[in-house]
Amino acid sequence: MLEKTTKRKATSNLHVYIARSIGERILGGEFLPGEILPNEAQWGKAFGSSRTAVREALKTLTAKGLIASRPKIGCRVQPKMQWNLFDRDVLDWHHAAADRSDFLNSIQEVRHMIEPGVAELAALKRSPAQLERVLQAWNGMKTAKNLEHSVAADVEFHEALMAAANNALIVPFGIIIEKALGNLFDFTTQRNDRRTEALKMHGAIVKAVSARNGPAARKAMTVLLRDTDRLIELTIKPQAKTKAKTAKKTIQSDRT
Amino acid sequence: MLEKTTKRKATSNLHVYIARSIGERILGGEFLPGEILPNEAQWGKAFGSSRTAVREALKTLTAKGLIASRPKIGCRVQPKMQWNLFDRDVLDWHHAAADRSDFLNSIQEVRHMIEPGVAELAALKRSPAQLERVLQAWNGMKTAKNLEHSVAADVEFHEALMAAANNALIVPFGIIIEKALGNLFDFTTQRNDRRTEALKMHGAIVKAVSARNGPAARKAMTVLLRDTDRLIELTIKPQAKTKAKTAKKTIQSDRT
DNA sequence: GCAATAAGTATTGTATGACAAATGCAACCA
DNA sequence: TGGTTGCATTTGTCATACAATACTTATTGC
Repeated sequence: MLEKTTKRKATSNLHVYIARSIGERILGGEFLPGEILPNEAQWGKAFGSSRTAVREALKTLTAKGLIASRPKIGCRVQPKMQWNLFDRDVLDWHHAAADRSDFLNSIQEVRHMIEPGVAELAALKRSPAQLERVLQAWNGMKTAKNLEHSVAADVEFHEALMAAANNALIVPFGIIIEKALGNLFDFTTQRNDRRTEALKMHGAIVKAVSARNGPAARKAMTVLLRDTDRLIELTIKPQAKTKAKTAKKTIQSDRT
Repeated sequence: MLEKTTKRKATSNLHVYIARSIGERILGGEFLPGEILPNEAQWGKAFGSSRTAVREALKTLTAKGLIASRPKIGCRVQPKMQWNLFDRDVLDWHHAAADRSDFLNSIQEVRHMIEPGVAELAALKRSPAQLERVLQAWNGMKTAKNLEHSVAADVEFHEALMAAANNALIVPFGIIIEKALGNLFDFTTQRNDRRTEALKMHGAIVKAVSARNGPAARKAMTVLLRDTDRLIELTIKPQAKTKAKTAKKTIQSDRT
């Protein structure tokens, strides 16, 4: 009676499960853009489910830009350009399929573009409450008892900063941060000396945002990102070399 | 027989129509985050449709992060943080509802973060074919016969540049560019002297990308963006002042 | 023989009705 | 009073039927 929240996760709903199954296969490259999927009846047979459940799953995939359907034709995989890569599910499915080292690289490139600007905006436009949230996240990093807590607080720090930038279009990047730090979490075993270093760099950002010093915030964030780059260089690349027998293809380019 | 592609747009499918209707009402603030929507049967009656169609529409909204559903409870509007603002449909619905001047402002902030970096990456990592696409888009801008063609070519230019950056996570920003230029298109009547100016600035980007000169590309893009800022300042703000009796609220902040 | 047109057919789109599963709420019992 | 049990409501799933669409093929007129 007390593991109410523990197990749940694997299945939830049938149509969610079906959507994930098909989604992962599309992201994994089993069905290429332009190709036509099996029809609804066939999927139903494959999953031992009704057409209804399959259709709801396919509607989910359609909403995320992975497929498009037309009567008599069937469901065709959309060009990658249409895929909603800022969707949590799509990123998860991608994560299950793609070369993670390349992906992490793409993420860092985007972070370098976005986050210094975010820090600057946050410094200039933050409200007191928003600053408070950033501060609390920083405290969370300081008092974290294990790696998991530490990563969670780190994610919260960056998301709080994004919220403080007061720009609705920035918010979706939180997902990217989550994925980036989650990936790092998988690869690396964080050492203690690195943690105090990271803490200091985050502190510099807090200070600049608190002082409403835009340029300083931007600079501090850049320093932090460069450090993350170094960390990736050190811990990921060697591993990637040894175990990179997986698919060499990446998603990039999309000139479908 | 020859207006095959013209009309289509208004209705398409029933569940698409329903999704759009409900989506616009959510984005318009009629149903706030945390609130519970009418149940499926009620929607069905409201639209004169079956529960099936309603459910598929709701699955679409769920996939875009607007709502979440649970048995016995119903469909509850998600916190704005969850909304998929990089989704074409969501942006359209938002566009139909929100204060466009503020929105354009958010877009420009993000463009300032992303596009200089994109230009630099494109200069460094472009393939010959990708450069060719950028070039063709530029030619399209030069030879455009009317404002519509000109805007289309402009959008294509920026999207080609993003593709040339060879980073999958950049692609979704094409949507943002489309919205930005579409908005400008609605507001301003482009004059000829401005067009030659814009053409020159785009030309500078082409030149830098062609020469694989990253810093120059970054700089040229920054110049272009600053010019767009000025254009917005001049043409939007005055209009906004006169007609801004619409809702003053914006999406920002999301501390739901 | 060839082209335009019509019929056929496979697939998605929509409707209906039924039952299962989850879960908040209230009534009920100890 | 406090825990438990049952009830009611809403989403989740199923089965079946028919409509709409658009590709394929056959047919018909020239």
